[in-house]
Amino acid sequence: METKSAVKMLAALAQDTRLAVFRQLVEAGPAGRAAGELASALDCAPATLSFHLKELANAGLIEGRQDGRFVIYAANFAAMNGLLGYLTENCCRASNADGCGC
Amino acid sequence: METKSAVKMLAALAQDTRLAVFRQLVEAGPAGRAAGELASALDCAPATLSFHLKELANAGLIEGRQDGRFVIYAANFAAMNGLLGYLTENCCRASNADGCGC
DNA sequence: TCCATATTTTGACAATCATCGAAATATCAA
DNA sequence: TTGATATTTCGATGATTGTCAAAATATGGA
Repeated sequence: METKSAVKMLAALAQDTRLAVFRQLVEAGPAGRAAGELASALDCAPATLSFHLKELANAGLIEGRQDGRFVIYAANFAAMNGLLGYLTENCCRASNADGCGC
Repeated sequence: METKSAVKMLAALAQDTRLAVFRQLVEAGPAGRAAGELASALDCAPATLSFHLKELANAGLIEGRQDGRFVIYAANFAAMNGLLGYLTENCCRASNADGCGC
């Protein structure tokens, strides 16, 4: 993963509501959850949630699919693993030499 | 780690210059690097860099120590591991059931 | 002490972000 | 087709962020 993508993903996760959304979607697994469900679960105005979903989708961390009247969003686990890999690789390297165990 | 700290750390890393600073400090290891060195290495105005260092320190990701006229900053590897742990724990759980391997 | 070097703080500014009502768009059901 | 529900886009607004020159602070050396 390139640094540019990593920054984008970090920025997407660096916000209370968006991190909460992502956690909900991780919890939901591949089945995902509808935008409206997320909005009420997180007590967030639909327009606001839509903004955050767009941000997460734009970073590649989630994906939406139309399902009838609903739009179901699901976490992109591969992308998240990519981010964890980037952080472990680039932001944790020296620590191995010091036994931090990461 | 609490979500609040995680968001703070993510926000600290979600910026080009700050991520670059942190990577430099990971590279430097426990010995760390002086603020001025970082500023010239990253081609960043001292005042701007100071702002970013403060942000990273405030998130707990780095620590500064006075060394004569210099201030040496070093990465806080434990904090970074904490963040990785949080992300793995809270943002990657369901993926295990699907064999993503994280 | 006085000067030079290193860093931080202050203050100002443009740019980006988060929020949400209202309007627009999409889909289904009758 | 019409009406109801789900979601997104638009537009406006206040808040936060990133930048840096200038001034302030801190330390060491002469």
